[in-house]
Amino acid sequence: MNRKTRVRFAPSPTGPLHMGGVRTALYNYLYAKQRGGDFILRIEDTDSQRFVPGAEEYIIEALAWCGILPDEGVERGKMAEQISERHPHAPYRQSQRRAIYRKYAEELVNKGFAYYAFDTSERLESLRKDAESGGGAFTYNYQVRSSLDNSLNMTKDECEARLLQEKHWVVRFKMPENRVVKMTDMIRGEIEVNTNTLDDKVLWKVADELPTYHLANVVDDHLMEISDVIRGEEWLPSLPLHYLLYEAFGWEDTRPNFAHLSLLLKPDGKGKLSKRDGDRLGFPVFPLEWRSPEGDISHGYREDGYFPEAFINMLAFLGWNPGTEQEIFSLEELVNAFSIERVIKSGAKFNPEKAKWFNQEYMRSREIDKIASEFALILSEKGISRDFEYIKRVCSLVRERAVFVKELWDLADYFFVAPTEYDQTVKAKFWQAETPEILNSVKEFLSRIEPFDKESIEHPLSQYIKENGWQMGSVMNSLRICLVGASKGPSVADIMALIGKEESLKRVERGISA
RNA sequence: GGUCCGUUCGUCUAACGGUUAGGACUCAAGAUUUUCAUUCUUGCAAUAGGGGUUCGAUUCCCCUACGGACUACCA
Repeated sequence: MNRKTRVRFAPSPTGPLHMGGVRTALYNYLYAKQRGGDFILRIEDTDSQRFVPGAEEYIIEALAWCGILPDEGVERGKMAEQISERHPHAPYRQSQRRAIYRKYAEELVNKGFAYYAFDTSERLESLRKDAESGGGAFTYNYQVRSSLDNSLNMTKDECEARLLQEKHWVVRFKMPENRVVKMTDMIRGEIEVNTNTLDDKVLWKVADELPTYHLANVVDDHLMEISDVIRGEEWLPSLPLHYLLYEAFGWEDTRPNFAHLSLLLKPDGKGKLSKRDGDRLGFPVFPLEWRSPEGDISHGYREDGYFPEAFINMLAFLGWNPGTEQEIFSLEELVNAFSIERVIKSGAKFNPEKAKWFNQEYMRSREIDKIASEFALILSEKGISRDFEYIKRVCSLVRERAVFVKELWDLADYFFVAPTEYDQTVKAKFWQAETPEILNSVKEFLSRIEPFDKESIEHPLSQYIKENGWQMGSVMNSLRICLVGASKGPSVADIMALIGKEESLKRVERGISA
C-alpha cells in the first residue's frame, strides 16, 4: 500500500503546550517533511470541562515560533472551519465535528462491537471504592458487564425506551474475550496484549454528545487519511483498543503506523518533567511565556532569550540522534537526517545546561545581522541608538562570550556609555603610583596614531610600552580600567579602535584624574 | 495491586554478537592571553544484578531489582 504520508499533531487545549509536546510535534513534522507529506494540526477539545481560553492560540503561536507550520488544520481566524482546497477535512476542531461521531458510535453498537451503558457515575464510583478496599481495581470488562446496567442485559424495547428518557448513558466498547492483539510500534517493535487485561472503554457520551479520545481519534485519523501516528508513550496502553476499533470499523487496510515516544523526565530525581521543575530549578518548560487565566506567569524559552533554532535543535536531540557526531542541525538538516527508527526507547532526563550550550553555539554561528538587530532592540529600550554597522561590530567582538543576546549589554555597555565608576579591586591590582604619569605619555602617543585602527594601535603601543621599560600588565590593564571601568572585554586595541580616537583619549584623561 | 514500556559515564547518547566501550554537556587540571571570556590539551566517569545461549554477549533469551506510563463519562 502506497499512500501519501500524512501525520497529525493533536493537542488538547487544556493549557500551554509543554516542551515535550513541542518535541512530539517536531518529530511528526520532521517525519512528514522528509517524506514530502503533510503535517496536520488538529485540536482535541472533546472535554468541555477542561477547556482553557487562550490555549489553542498559544499552541499555534508556539509552533509558529519554532518554525513548525501546519500544512493543514487549525489556524488563526476561521479559515480552517470550512472545507477548502487547503483544508479538505475541515473542521479540525473536534468540538465542531460533534455530528460526525454519533453515527460511528451507533455503527459499532449495531455491529455488536459496542453497547449502551446506563450505570450512574455514583454506582461506578462505589464499585471502584469497594474494589480498592479489597486491594484491587474495578474494571468494567467481560467479567462484570453481564451484571451491570447496560443494553447487553435488557430487551431491545427496554433499551430504546431508556435511551430516549435518560440523559447520562454512554456507549462502551465490548472488549472481546481472551484474544491476543498483535501490534507493531515503529520504535518499540512487536507488542502483544491479551484483551482480558483490558476494559470496556467509554467511546461516546450522551451528556455532551461528544466522543472520548479513543473514538474521536480513530474516526478522525481515518477520515483525515492519517498514515502515521507519532504520539506520547501515555497512549501505548490504549493501542490495543485502537487496533480493535480499526478492525471493528473495517478500516484495517488503512490503519496508520504507530510510534510511541518516551517521556521527558525531570533533570533531577524521578518522574516526568513538570511545570514545577522549571520553577524550582530555574528553566522554562514552555516554549512561550504563558499567562494563565488566573494570572500566573510561566517562563518561556522565547522570552528567556533562546533562539527558536537552538530550542528545536536541543529538543530534537532529547531522544534522537543521527548516529554521527554532528550535533548542530538546522530544521532543514533535521528533516533530512531524521529517522523514526533511531528514536530512543527510554525516557530522557532534560538537562538545562545542555540547552544553554545549544544556544551558545547558535550565538556564535547565527548571522550577525540577526544578533545585532535583536541587540538593537534592547539598546533602544535603554534609550540608546547607534548606527547598525557599529552595533554589528560590537556584537561580533563580544558574541562569543555570551549565551543569550540579553547578556550582550553587560558584556558591552562601555561601547555605548563611558564608564562613570571604576572597579576598585581591579584598580588596586594594577594601578601604581607612576601610572597617571605613564598614561599621560601613552595618551600623547595614542593621539599621534593615524589611522586609528586595531592594527595601527596594537603593535606600536606594546612596542612603546616595552621601549620605556614599563610593565605591560600594569599599563594595559590601567588603560582598560579607563576605557571600560572594569576588568572585562576584548583587547584594548579593539575597544579603542571601535569607540574611536577622540572618545578613547577622553576616557583615558578622565580615568587619570578619577 | 494489575497490564504494558523501559534500564550504557552525574546527564544526553554511540557501538552488523568480536572496540583499549566512542562522542557531547558538566566538573577538574594544564597551556595560551594585557582583563573577563574564548580557544586548545589532558583527565575523572558507564554496560543495574543473577542466570542461560554462544568459541565470544552492551548487543539474543529468562528471572530479579529499579524506573516510568496506564488502570476516568481526561486527553
